[in-house]
Amino acid sequence: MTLKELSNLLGLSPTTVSRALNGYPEVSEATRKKVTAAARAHGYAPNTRARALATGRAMAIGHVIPISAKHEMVNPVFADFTAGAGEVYSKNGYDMLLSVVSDDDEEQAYRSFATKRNVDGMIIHAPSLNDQRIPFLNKLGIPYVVHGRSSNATAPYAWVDVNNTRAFQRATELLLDLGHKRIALLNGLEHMDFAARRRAGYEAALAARGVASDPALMFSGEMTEAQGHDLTRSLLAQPNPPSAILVSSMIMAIGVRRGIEELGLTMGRDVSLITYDDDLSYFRNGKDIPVYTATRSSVREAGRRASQMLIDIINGKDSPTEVLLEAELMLGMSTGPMSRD
Amino acid sequence: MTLKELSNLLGLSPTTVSRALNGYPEVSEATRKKVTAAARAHGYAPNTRARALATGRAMAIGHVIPISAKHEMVNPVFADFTAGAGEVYSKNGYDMLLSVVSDDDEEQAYRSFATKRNVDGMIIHAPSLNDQRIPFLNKLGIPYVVHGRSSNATAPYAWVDVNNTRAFQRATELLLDLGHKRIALLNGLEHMDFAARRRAGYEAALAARGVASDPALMFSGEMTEAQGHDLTRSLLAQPNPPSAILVSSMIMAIGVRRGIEELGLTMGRDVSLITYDDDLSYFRNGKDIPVYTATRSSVREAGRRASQMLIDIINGKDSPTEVLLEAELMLGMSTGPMSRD
DNA sequence: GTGATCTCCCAAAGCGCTTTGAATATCTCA
DNA sequence: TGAGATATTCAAAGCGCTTTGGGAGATCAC
Repeated sequence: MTLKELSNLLGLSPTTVSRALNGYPEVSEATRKKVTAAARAHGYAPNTRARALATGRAMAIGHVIPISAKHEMVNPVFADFTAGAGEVYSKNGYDMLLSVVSDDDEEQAYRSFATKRNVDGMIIHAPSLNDQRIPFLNKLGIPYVVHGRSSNATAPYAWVDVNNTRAFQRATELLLDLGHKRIALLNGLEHMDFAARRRAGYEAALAARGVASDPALMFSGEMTEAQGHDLTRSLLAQPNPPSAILVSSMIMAIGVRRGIEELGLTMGRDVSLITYDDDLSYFRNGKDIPVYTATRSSVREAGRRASQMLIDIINGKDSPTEVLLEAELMLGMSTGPMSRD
Repeated sequence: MTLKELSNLLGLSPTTVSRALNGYPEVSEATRKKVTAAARAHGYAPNTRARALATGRAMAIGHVIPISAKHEMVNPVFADFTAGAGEVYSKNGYDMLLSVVSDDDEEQAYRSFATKRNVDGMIIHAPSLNDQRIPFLNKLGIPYVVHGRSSNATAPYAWVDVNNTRAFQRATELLLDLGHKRIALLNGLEHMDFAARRRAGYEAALAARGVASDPALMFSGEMTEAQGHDLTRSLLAQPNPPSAILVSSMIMAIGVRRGIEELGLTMGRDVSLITYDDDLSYFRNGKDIPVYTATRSSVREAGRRASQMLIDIINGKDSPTEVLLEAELMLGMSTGPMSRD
């Protein structure tokens, strides 16, 4: 069913029908009623492609999901982020276009989105410290919002981020308060902006208490369960092992726990653990008492905020373009005072 | 840069330029060279919307990701499935359109994809035993592939599935071989087709050995870590607790393990555990020796197969439209002979 | 009653591409 | 050499929608 067919059916011009359906005022209420009724009855919906061509708006947002070529990994937070974004999109009539690409040819994906003109804007995921996509998209002049920040960016850009520095500073302070001095940090990949900020928060907290940071306690890499386990095993095998571990992801924390328990130790008593928690839907951190002491911020909420911001930008609304979410520190069972044995 | 601009630049007609770029034979090699060079130089790429309108093909595939309204959950396997599908799409020039909807108004999402004509086909996720989407899409006549099957469907449909029955049958047999008699099943939601098949496999194996299945040992629900933990705790608190547990998802298995270890028991010695493993990228089941004994099949591979099948269907290629993948049973550290104490 | 103002509707152009049908230039071979 | 075949190119229509610029009636002010 096309617009023309529908209008023939009604004995009206396509113009009038289009206007009736799109809520323009230059059509009488009586005909509008008739038109909408007929549209519903015949299951008519405007062809997106034709409408997009006519209006110049694709009514779609692009997300480029990079897959680490080396590790064949897709970051699990994307699922929840896109779920949050998806809510906002469907509420606003936007589609979400996903492009899953190896991180080698990510730029190509952005260029393609921009030149093929099939999206009105895009969300940038997982920015690095010195992310080239920002100047690139600035040059292309396509609206975008960054999920995270890029510390070395020179030009302004729209972003939604969590206060990673503060979150890890507070977490480290808590561990210090509990008497821990040797605190390990299992972080994300070093070139990622969030990892750098988390590390900065960790180091700032240590420095403020006069505790020297020890490179032998700091790691960065893919945040997998296996990685968490392996690093923990080797950390705890050191002659002077840490008494507390700070972890950048819940999934990694699961591995850390496995490592701790394999050694017959108890998390929270023998080794304390604080993790960053994205509040993933299938991995809620306990209902009443959190299993893990965690610094938490919902990545789904971040998805909602970022996508709403992007839609506002596209529509020329001038709402704030920089949103810093604070993580909340939740005390759970994985932390305890430094044991003196 | 539009086609017209480019053709003016070259002193050629849009027709010729279009044909040159799309590899039609009625254009000389010399001009084709010139045209492609100019296109590259000016960063020209055809406007997707216009092309879609002209060709009648959207070059996009729709995925409807349902969010359980009750639990606000997005199934973590989607991330890996879409990663696999995404590979195939980008290789074939397709975009992936994601629609994240509450499972209440899922049908609306399908209808909208179909009537708005912005996709050429779609992938159906998480089919239930008696899935209404299959007759619905058959009626609409839009190409689709189901990831999974729907046991009660009457009409034929294209699908890619894992042999869930066989996988759980073998897993149960292994546990029986190890001497376990009381084997619990922590399954997915009951109305899901995969859950029914897994249960069937489990029950068949028990029946074949003359072991009565005990409803007190069978559960179904959302496959979260917390759920796994809580069910395990209550199972092991029963007067006649199971000595082995069969779990439908890796994430749930993590929770089961937590439950087991909280009680001071050791997985694989005191309680055996076999889990279904989707081979999620961030949750690999050990490198050398699997942590969990598991029946494994890569959901990413399923994504690749399903999307390729759909593209073949769209292009009228008659390749097989039913693919049954076999899961492999991997022996890990979470299973051991029934302890006699 | 007449010009001005609304109301409601329509014809036609245009979005940027593909594709049909035709035109022109070039070859071929008797 | 010239008719027919072949190789290149082009003009124009059309995909299904929105939107501009009118235009016919009805309504209003005087």
